[in-house]
Amino acid sequence: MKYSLLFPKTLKKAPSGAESINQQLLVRAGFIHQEMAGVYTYLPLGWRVLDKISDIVREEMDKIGGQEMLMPVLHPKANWAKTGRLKSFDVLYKLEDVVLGPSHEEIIYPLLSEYVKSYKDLPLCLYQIQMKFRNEPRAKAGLLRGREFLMKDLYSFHVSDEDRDAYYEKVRAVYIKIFKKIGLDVLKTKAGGGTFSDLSEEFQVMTPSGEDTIFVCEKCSSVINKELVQDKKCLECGGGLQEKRAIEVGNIFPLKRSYAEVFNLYFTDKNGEKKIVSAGCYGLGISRCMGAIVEVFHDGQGIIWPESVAPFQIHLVGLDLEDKKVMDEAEKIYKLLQVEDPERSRRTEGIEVLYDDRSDVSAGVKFADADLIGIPFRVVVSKKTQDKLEVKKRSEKETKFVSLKELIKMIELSD
RNA sequence: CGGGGACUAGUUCAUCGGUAGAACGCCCGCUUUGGGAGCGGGAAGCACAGGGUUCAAUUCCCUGGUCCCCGACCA
Repeated sequence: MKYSLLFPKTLKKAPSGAESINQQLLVRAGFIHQEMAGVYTYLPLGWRVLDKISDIVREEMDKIGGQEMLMPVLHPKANWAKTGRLKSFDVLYKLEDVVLGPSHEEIIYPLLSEYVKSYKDLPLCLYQIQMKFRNEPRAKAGLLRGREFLMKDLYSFHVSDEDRDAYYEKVRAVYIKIFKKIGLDVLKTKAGGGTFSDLSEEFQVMTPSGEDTIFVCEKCSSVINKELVQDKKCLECGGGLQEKRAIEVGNIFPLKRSYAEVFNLYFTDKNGEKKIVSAGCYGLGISRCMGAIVEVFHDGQGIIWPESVAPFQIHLVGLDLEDKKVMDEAEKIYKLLQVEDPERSRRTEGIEVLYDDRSDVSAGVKFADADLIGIPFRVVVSKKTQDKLEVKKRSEKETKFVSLKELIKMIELSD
C-alpha cells in the first residue's frame, strides 16, 4: 500500500475528548474514527488489525472443532421474552419488534432445537465473529467499552455436563494461546456469570488503565473479580488479596440449563431416553483486544504493534525521492518485498508493506508518522542507504544496514 | 442512572456584552528534504439547539442535546 493513497492521513493532535491512550493513538494514527460515544468506524488500518486478530482466533477455533457461521443482528423479541432476558439483560437495545443481538443464546438454542435430535448430532461447536450491541450506560475508554463492538462468540453443545466441562477446559487453554499469540499476557479470573451462568471465568490483561478491578492472591496468586470478593480473602487459600486494574478480553461460561429447557433442546441417547443438552458459551472481544494491545504496547511516539497483529509488516520510508535513482530503488524494493515470499500471502503476495512514497513532506514527518502508526519494521531507502537498507524495529532504538535478503530473513525469524 | 467539566474554522485552542482570531491542516507559488522545515498569498465560521435578560448575547441566565471524566452498573 502506498501511503500517499492510504485513507486517512495521521493527525497531529487527538480530538478533544479522546483521553484514553488507545483512543488517542488509534484516532491520531488513523485506525479508527469515533461516530458517537462507544461507536467507531474502523478505518483501513484499523480494519486490517481486526482482521489479523480475527484470523488468529479463527485458526484456533477451527482447531478445536469450531465451525464458523454468522447469525443475525436482529433477534425476534419473543425469544428474549421467553428467557426472561428481555427484562433482565439491562443493556439490551430494544426496537419495536426486534432487539439488537448482544449475545446469541436466544438464536442458537432455537436453531439447534430444530436440528439436534440424537446423541449422534453431538457434540457441536459453532462460532461467529460479529458486531455485538449493548447499550452501556457509560461507554468509555475508546475501544475498551463500546456500545457496538466486534466479538467472537463460540457455543458448544454436549450430551453431558462432563463432556461440556472437558471441552470448556480445552477452550480455556486455547484462549490463553490466542492471547499469547496476539501479544497479551492474561490472567484467568473467577467471576460471576450474570444472566448466563452461576460462575464464569474471565481473561484479564493487567494494566493500570484497565477499567475492571481484580484481586490477586498474594499467596497462591489466583485471581478473583471484585464481584466475588468478600473480606478481601482468597477463595482458594484464604490469603490476602491485592487490588489491580485490568481489561477483560474474554469470558467463558458453562451455560445454565434453563436455556435448553426454554427452547426445548433435548436429544435421544443410546438407550432411547430423552436427555437435555449441556452447553457452554465462550466470548472473546476482538475490538477490545485491539484497544488493550495499544494500552499495553505504546510509547511517547505512538503504537508498537506486536508483529502478529500489525496492519503491515514493513513501513518502507522513501527519502530523497526527488532523486530518480533513489526513487527507482525504493519502488524496486517495494515491489520485491511484496512478491519475494508467496508463503506469507494474506492480502498481497508476499510481505505486507506500507510504502511512504510522499515527496511533499519532510523526513521528520515520515519518521513521526512511522512511529505513530507503529508497524514493526521501519525500512529506509535514501541517498545514504546505497545498495543496503536501513532497518529499525519499532520496539528498538538501533538501526542496522542490511541487504534485502537479510531483511527478509529478519522478518521470518521474528515470526 | 447520580456528580463534575466541555461545546467557537477540518483539528487543537484563544477571545469576549458592541456582529470573531491564532496555530496546525487544506489550496496556489517559490524554496526545502535524516526527526512533525521556511517565505509569500488564499479558501475556510448560523460560535450545539431553543428560550430568556439586555439598546445589543458567541459571551450572562434557563431548558434540551452531544461529548469527556468520576462513581453506580457491566453477559
